[in-house]
Amino acid sequence: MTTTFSIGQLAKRALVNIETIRYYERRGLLPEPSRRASGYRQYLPDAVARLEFIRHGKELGFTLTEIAELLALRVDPDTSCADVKARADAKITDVHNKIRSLLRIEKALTRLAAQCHGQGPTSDCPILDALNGESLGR
Amino acid sequence: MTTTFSIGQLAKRALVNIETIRYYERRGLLPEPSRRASGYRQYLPDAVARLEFIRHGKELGFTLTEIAELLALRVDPDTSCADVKARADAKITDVHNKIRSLLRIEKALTRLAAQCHGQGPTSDCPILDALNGESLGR
DNA sequence: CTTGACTCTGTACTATGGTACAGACCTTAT
DNA sequence: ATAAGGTCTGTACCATAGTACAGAGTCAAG
Repeated sequence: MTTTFSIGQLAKRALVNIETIRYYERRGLLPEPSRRASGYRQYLPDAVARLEFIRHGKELGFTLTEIAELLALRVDPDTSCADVKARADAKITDVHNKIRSLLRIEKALTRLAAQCHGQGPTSDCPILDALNGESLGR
Repeated sequence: MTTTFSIGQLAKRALVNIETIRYYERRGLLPEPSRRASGYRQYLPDAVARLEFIRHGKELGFTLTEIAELLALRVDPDTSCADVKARADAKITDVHNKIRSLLRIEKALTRLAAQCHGQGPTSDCPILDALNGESLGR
């Protein structure tokens, strides 16, 4: 006989909220589990692995939608490893652009903060002046 | 006599959506303008500057809530430039942490993508293996 | 004076990733 | 048998930054 879990037990094992599990099911990230006569969800141990897959994907910056796609790829016999790699590469570009944008912001903010002596009234504040002014972050 | 703008004219000048202007007003980022007898909003030229302030703040990574706070600081005679600087410094820390987190993600993704030859079925894919596996992004 | 463009309010909807109920039903331990 | 705790569905709500639209009223040009 195979061990099965209630949703609460699965939540504990996978360190996920119960509501999150049902949410993932609605989003199609978790397959609909079998049910007991009472209607209670009954999970097999592999559900834990599935939730970990999702968590790992999130740690890598994939959205839930993208994770769902990766899960679908994994199952589809017509897709190859190249499809997965293409998605990873796209995500790398994505992350890269976000980093560049944040670096630009960091630079502009640091420059402004350095100009501010941190004294006097707000009317003399170079940071507020800059927000009022023309060009930022160039 | 002072020049006044309709909401549509303001939107054009500030390169902002009309709906966005009304949204900012609801959020308290724009003061409620005077109205014509018909109820039409009537803006003074400084509204353009205010919208630019908001745009610059967004470019620096501030949320609308934070921008509202900066605007409030600017007006409050009891606050000093130091208050503004503190907010800028907090935002710098904030942006810094986001960058570090994204760099970690980028590194992990790049490592995975490098391991993937991009050929064969998904069952052999090292990226999917990693998503199934234990530790990521360490 | 009519027509088209503009504006008004209020509400609903978008995406993202969940969280928080209510009210009913089920399970488990004592 | 009963009480406590778990689970069910469905819906509403959180933050974020808007966008979309209906139905009514207004403005300006010809």
